[in-house]
Amino acid sequence: MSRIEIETGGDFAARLLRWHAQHGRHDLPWLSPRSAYRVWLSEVMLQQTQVGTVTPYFHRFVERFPDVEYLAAAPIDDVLALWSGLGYYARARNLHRAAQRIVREHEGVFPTDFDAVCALPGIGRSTAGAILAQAHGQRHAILDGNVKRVLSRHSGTPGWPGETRVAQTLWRESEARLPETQLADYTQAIMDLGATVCTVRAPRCLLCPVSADCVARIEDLTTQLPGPRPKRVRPQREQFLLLLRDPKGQLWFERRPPCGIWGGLWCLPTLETPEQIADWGEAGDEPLSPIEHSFTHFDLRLKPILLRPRGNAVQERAGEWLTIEAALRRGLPAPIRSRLQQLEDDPEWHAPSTASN
DNA sequence: AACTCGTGGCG
DNA sequence: TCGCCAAGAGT
Repeated sequence: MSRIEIETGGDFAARLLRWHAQHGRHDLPWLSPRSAYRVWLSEVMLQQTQVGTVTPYFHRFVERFPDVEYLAAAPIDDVLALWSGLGYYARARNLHRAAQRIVREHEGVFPTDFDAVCALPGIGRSTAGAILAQAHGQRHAILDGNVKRVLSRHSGTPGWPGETRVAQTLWRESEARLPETQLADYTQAIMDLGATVCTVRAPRCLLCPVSADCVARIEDLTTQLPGPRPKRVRPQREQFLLLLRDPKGQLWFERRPPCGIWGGLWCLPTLETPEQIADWGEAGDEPLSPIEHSFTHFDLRLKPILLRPRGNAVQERAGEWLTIEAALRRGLPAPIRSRLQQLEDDPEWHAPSTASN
């Protein structure tokens, strides 16, 4: 054991485990009761998403789909409805597909073999390691955002972790730091440290159990590590959003194609150009304020158009007339849900004499 | 390898 | 306000 390990009271993993016992988060809902299914679901929901956001979704989801069999048997629409608002909807579609494969190929039991877990849709190397470590105590490294931050700082690894070469270095580091036992607690410990102490901004190094040999702290580099993502200009896009209203006050909804943005969700029809509007119907006068929505890689301005549909507007199109109330129970994109809720709460919307003529 | 895929919180 | 980014995976 090197001198620094003696001075800091044990190796990296031991210090982390000791810290976790006292200061870790022990109230995460997916860890009690603990099952591979619940850990799997939580890990997928937590991809690129923070604990506070996930928690209410997790509770609703496991209540409705208590195990793999329920999930596999459910219509994808029900799954997406409970995912609505969480984003990255491919996660929900992959989760559903994986559940069906687990029922078909693994007798409904979540696999315990690392390669079999990795082969499931929506589960990569890091998520597979996290699930098997958390659920079964298997010895696998993980490399999520927290671990990237902790280890790039602690080891002083420069560069953006999104770069393959940097990620490789951090994977090696992650594996080298693994303890021989207590993998479930260790995995939770390093994520908790990243989430509560080794934070993106203003890390609390005074509370950190591995600060003694942390290169970033010693060399005052915590604000520079991990290296930032390269900047890119965000394109601005504009589309028209059709509020096609029938005499009963229902709106026309269509399911979005499985690939692309908001894949598989229900949505109002969107158009790229105004020329196409006439194909659908006659636009009303009253302007609806645009919906500004920004994604990670582009900004979208949706310009809502209230329409009285032509007789054949919807002929040979797949979709449904829905009341706003019914639509709000479907899987909808967050900004669409928000606007529909607004309309539903607006008395003007329910007074067709003034709103539709 | 670079790009796609959501949303919300933070300073 | 606005840019940054979070328990990543698929292609």
